[in-house]
Amino acid sequence: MKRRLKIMDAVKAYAVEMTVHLNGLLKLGEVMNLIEKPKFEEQGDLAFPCFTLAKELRKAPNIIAQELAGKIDHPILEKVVADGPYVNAFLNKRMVSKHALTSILKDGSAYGSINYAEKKNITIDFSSPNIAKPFSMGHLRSTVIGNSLANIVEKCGYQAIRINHLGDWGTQFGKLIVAYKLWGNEARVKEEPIQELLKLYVQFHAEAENDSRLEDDARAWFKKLEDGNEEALSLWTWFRDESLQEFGKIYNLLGVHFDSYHGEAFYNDKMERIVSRLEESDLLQVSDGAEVVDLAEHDLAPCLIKKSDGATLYATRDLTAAVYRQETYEFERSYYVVGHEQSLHFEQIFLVLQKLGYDWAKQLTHIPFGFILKDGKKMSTRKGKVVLLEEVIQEAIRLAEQIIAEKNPSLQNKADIAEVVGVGAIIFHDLKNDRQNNIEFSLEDMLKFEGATGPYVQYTHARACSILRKAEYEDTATKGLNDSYSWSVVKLLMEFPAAIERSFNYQAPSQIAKYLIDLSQEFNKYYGNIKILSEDEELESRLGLVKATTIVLKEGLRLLGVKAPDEM
RNA sequence: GCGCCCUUAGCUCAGUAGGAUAGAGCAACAGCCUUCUAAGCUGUGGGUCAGAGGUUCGAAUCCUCUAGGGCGCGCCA
Repeated sequence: MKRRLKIMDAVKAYAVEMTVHLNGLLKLGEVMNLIEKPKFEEQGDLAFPCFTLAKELRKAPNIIAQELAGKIDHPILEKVVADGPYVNAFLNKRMVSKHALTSILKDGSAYGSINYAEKKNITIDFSSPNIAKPFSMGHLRSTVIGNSLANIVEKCGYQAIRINHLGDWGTQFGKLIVAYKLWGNEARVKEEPIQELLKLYVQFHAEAENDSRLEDDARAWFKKLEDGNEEALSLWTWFRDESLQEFGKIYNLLGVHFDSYHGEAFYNDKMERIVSRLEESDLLQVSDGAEVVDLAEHDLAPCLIKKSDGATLYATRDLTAAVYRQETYEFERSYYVVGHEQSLHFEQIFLVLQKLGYDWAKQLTHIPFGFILKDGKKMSTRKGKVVLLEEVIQEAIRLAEQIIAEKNPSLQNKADIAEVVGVGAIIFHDLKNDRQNNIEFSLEDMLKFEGATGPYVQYTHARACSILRKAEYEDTATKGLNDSYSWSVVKLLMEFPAAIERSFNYQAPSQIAKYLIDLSQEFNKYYGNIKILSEDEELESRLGLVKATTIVLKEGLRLLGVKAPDEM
């Protein structure tokens, strides 16, 4: 598997040397693109495959490799050998590690930053829970993925605008009002707002199966709400306030903040504009009493703009929100971190905006993610089949407390560290795999603190910090290192910027999570095999390596939204 | 029925411009704490990359088909 290295200086030196001896067969850029990382450590640090040359020269690739290997020579290359069809180069460890470590120590947490755009805005619509419904595991995914993407985008030079597009409008409120008026109790709602409102919501759906009038009542109440009915409005405000308070607790625990809480209700008085624009552009059609935009030419179902009773829909609000965001933030890009099941919806929205002639419609990106499944199926709020996030988080914190009591009883501020570790485990568990995968809900997996987990990375960081404390390390000088254990770590440290770039390009926090696992593993091997704190002439350099590792681990975790305690 | 996504070790998953011997973690088994935090490290076993064709010097990766699973498909969001 070809993997581009970020050891640019070394790659370039190798490529220049190579190009000189190719007599114009390939250009420097082409050679640099061909250079890859050997599959196995023993095979060296850089590999140049000779397959393409074999065609041109009509010679076997291994022969070409042998001829080339004998000619290449450069001080940064320790040795160059032909290995089958590849010309493999071994870098001068001391020279390269000195250079790499010095630059990481100098940059500190800014290491790996990329300046793609001078603070241009990227709006990120994420989390977006529904008012009066519990914060479910599904919303956790949107929340942690969106938060991490915001961090990554900022690392790459953009300004992230974090938008919580609250689900605070829609027919569900009609349902809720009906249910509350029939079976609700003010005191109980005040005591446990979300739980109680969920109960009402579930009861509504259970009863509505036998009594179809309930659905009609719900639609009628939602229409009243949209028309500004006082009773409806005051219930809505109350439900919304209670819910926001509950969500605030969770955002605090997760360390997530937003620049805007403009939810769907915010767009109520702004939708007329887009509807008239659609009319003016002759895009609206009446179909069974509802107003729609036909998308048949794109082989898509029509996009519903207004219901037959004149009430608006999800799509209407999303169209309005997109326009509002472009006008307010003049975004360079706009991300929607929303589950896979809404792919069609966003396809429709984006197309309608294009039909309206908005050029920026192509800067909108839906960033879908897989579901959290329960017994192989999607969880359903309507049937009350949800796992409450807050309970899961509290469970994780309790477990972390217990482990600290066992393993590090003398630790100061145990409660704070337990929170950081417990929450870290949950966030990391969600981010470590490709966001498109469905995840079967498993409390057991989320609460693992060993192996490829958040706490494992945090632990690695804490151990490294512990060494630096013991050494009273301050200096940032390094002479470079020459052993193979440190070399593996150094090479990974050099790949951090590439991992950030991948995570940005594919909107994939998992790329960083995986990188951090690799780095932790390599550092722990180093830790296990090399006595770092022994008094010799390489002590400073080893400490430089340890320090550089803490910088990268901490910064990498930060990009995921996970804290890295110095002790645990 | 149509559309999108998925299938890699017992389990959870990497493998993102096609390249060398398909890798981690968990679980199982065997080791390593009088020395830097054992939430760690070392070793062993474990594979028809869902199946069948095709393209290519070369396919887990690209194309076609088949099987199995998930999701979506007008007045919910």
